[in-house]
Amino acid sequence: MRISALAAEAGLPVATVKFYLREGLLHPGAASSATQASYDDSHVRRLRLVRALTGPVGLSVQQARAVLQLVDEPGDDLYSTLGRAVGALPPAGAEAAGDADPYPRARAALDALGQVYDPGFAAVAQLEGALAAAEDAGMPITPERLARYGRAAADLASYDLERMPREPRDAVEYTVLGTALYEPVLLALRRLAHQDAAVRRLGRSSVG
Amino acid sequence: MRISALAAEAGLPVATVKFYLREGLLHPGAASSATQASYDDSHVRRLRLVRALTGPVGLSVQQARAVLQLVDEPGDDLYSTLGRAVGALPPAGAEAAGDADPYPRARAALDALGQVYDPGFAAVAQLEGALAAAEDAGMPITPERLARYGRAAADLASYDLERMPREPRDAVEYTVLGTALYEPVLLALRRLAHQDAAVRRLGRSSVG
DNA sequence: CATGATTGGATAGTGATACTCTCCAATATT
DNA sequence: AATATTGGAGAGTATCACTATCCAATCATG
Repeated sequence: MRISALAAEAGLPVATVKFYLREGLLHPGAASSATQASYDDSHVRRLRLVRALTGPVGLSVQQARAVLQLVDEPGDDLYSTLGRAVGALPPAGAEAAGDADPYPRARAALDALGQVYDPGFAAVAQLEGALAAAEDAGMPITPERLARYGRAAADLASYDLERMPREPRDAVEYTVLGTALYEPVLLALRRLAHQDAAVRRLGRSSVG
Repeated sequence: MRISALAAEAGLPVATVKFYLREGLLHPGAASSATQASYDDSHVRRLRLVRALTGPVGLSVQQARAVLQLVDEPGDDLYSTLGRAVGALPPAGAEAAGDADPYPRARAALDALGQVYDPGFAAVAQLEGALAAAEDAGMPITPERLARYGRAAADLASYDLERMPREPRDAVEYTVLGTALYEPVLLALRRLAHQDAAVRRLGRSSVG
């Protein structure tokens, strides 16, 4: 399969496929001569994955590369690989400013939820940023709501964890892609559930 | 309060404040002369809100403007205003291609969850796109997982709905900002819950 | 084997986005 | 009166994700 066939298969312009090759998102084909390389199914699958990550998931090319690298070569330390993998996903967390208690809101939240607080984990910074943003916007999250959201998140996490593959390589792929790909699903479901609840509660006619 | 004081208060360059004025994200100050206008607390609050939306929430200036307009002047049809408001938030949904069953995955998912299916609602397209992306990437969502996620989303929605203000204007603000600002919180909590569950299940030492 | 198409590779260009800078004459401040 | 600041408009900048153009080296075809 030459590059034009690959591009056609993936529904992308050849120029874009070349771009992904250059950017290291797609592994090179097997070079058969100075001006020829052959591509296979693995390239088609990879392109689909790249499009999924850069499209609906909303990763930048840089972020997608970081994620794919971790999936391709997970370290032998599963915990830190998972941490780095999730850290590679947006949104970026707030920078830790001072050294003393850099993430006060996140720490308080996790304490209240009875969860481990590890300031080195990227999602802590994300949580801090999200809580601060809600405060700044004048809609702080009440402890009660936080508890509710936290419980829901823990339920889902426990479900997901039970289904995590044993093999480290597969575990990283499962976690990274599961995080990246299922988050938009969860958000869409939450929005639709709001919609559904609104219809049921208010009645379509009474508000429309 | 002149523009430089406002900028200082919000921690932004004057040029950026001018930019937001030009873009219609910030309402003009009260003009006291040809080259002077005075700004007040409402401008400070608005700037905070703008930064929250364009920062952690990740909206573009265009999207933020759309959201703010809806908050500022909600229509008299609450249902459709809420629909439009949520539609103004990213991610953008997939375009409805054919006319027959444009969102098959989303329809099936909502049927399975026993929820209303309204193809006009933006989140349906988002769900379709998210489900398709997961499939494309080779990690389709199982019906079981979908049910689990859907139940969690419904729980949260029901909680949120119970707390929705009665007054339409406040309801729109609550819903739009709640959607935009609380989503990042939920995602961060889910990631942290994964982390926490991993530590508890695997034990930090056994994987690190 | 001649000839036109395609390839990998490199460089440059494009359009969108979110600021950021510069300028200006008209005030404000001192 | 001298200096600083303002609102407003226009242009400039940096980044991003492609997209287009070139080129010499093959390939495919008659």
